[in-house]
Amino acid sequence: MVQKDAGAVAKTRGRPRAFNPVKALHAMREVFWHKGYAATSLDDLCAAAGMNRPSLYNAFKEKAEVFKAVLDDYVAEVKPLYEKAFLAPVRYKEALLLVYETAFNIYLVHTKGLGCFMIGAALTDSTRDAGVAAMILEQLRKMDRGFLKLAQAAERRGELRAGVTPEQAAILCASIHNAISVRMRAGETVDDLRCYVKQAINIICA
Amino acid sequence: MVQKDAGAVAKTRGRPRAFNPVKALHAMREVFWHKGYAATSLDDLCAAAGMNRPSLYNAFKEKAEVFKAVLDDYVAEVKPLYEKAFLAPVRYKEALLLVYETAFNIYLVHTKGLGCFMIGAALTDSTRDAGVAAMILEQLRKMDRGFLKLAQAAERRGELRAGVTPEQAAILCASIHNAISVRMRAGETVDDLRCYVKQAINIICA
DNA sequence: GTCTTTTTGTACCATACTGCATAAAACCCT
DNA sequence: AGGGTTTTATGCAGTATGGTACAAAAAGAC
Repeated sequence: MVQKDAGAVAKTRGRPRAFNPVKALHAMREVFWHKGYAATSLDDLCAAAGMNRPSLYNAFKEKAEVFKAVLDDYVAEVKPLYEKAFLAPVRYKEALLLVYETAFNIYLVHTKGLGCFMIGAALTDSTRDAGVAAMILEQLRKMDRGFLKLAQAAERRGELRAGVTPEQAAILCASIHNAISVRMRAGETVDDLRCYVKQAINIICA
Repeated sequence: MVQKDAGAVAKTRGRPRAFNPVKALHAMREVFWHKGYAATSLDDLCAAAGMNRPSLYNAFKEKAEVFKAVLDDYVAEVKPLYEKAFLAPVRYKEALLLVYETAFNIYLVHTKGLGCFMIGAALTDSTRDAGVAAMILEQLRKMDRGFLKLAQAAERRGELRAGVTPEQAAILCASIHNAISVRMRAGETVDDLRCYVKQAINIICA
């Protein structure tokens, strides 16, 4: 173990990789995001990642593995963004706006609204890959929990509409979050969706 | 114009079709629903419809046309079911439950929850087919209007929670409807979603 | 310098897919 | 019965796709 820069890659034995693993994952993510899992070919992925098929098979094993790696990468990137919004020291209403604005920012890929990566690219094909379905459900649940914690904190501060439980508020917030993905991918504009979100928020916190 | 049974097909000139157009559309719908647009091949469709490729090319023109025919057929079948629920002479709460129960029934295909056909099979690929995207948006809007009318009627009868406008209520209802599709396809059980729906409804009408 | 390890690039194979050509079949009309 | 019309069935050609074999290349280890 030679001492090196902390950030440096551990010295490997063979020929060094010609491609940048991080950039490759990002490039492949965009292809999947635009075309969906099934419509994306390995050639598409290779072209986007700037590597040839054997390298792709060496780094991953098969298409499904590539996709899971991309999905993991997406989750890892998006998670802290949502967490930041969820933990912002602002009132409930503003926090919710912040969460949805975070979603809008994530869902806009090169000025094109594609919705959540999982819902847009993987949901359809989740019927045939139990692993992917499980990943989607897990992330949905995580968002649900985030919205629930937010609502519970709001309740403690008396910011919830009278007679509304945190559980109910959280379910609505999560539903809106899902609906945004669907509608954005179907072509609804961000401006329209912003109005949509504001209306919805007003029903939760008066 | 020879007088015949009212329901009979108009007498055509050549060899009669061996396949039942209605059954074929339904069978192909299921394939699309399970596998999604992109992952469904023409052979899959032929096998399901019980016809061979030239017949399929004769009846439709290409895969996209088949899909649009299937989508039209789906909409035509589903529309009256939702309308019936929307126009049922019951209280707001029960009407909403009825609408969502209608959705559950539609979305359960052979005991497997696949969500809305459009969201499950077409949404992903709507990025590359403007026609499909337009059809999805149109149907979303129709559901939105249905929920809005329902909420307006509820307001007139004083069944809306105080301080909630019909527009706000309608947006939440539509979001829940979208969320159900997403979650069902991701693997959530109908029982869980029923709880989800009940909780959500309670926030709209106290 | 030589050996070992890992990646790269070219080429390849088997399969699946789209789309069509062609001939036989089934029906109506006269 | 014969001609006209439309559908069916078989089969084929060109291409795309998923996946792999193999030799050359680039690095570290000794």
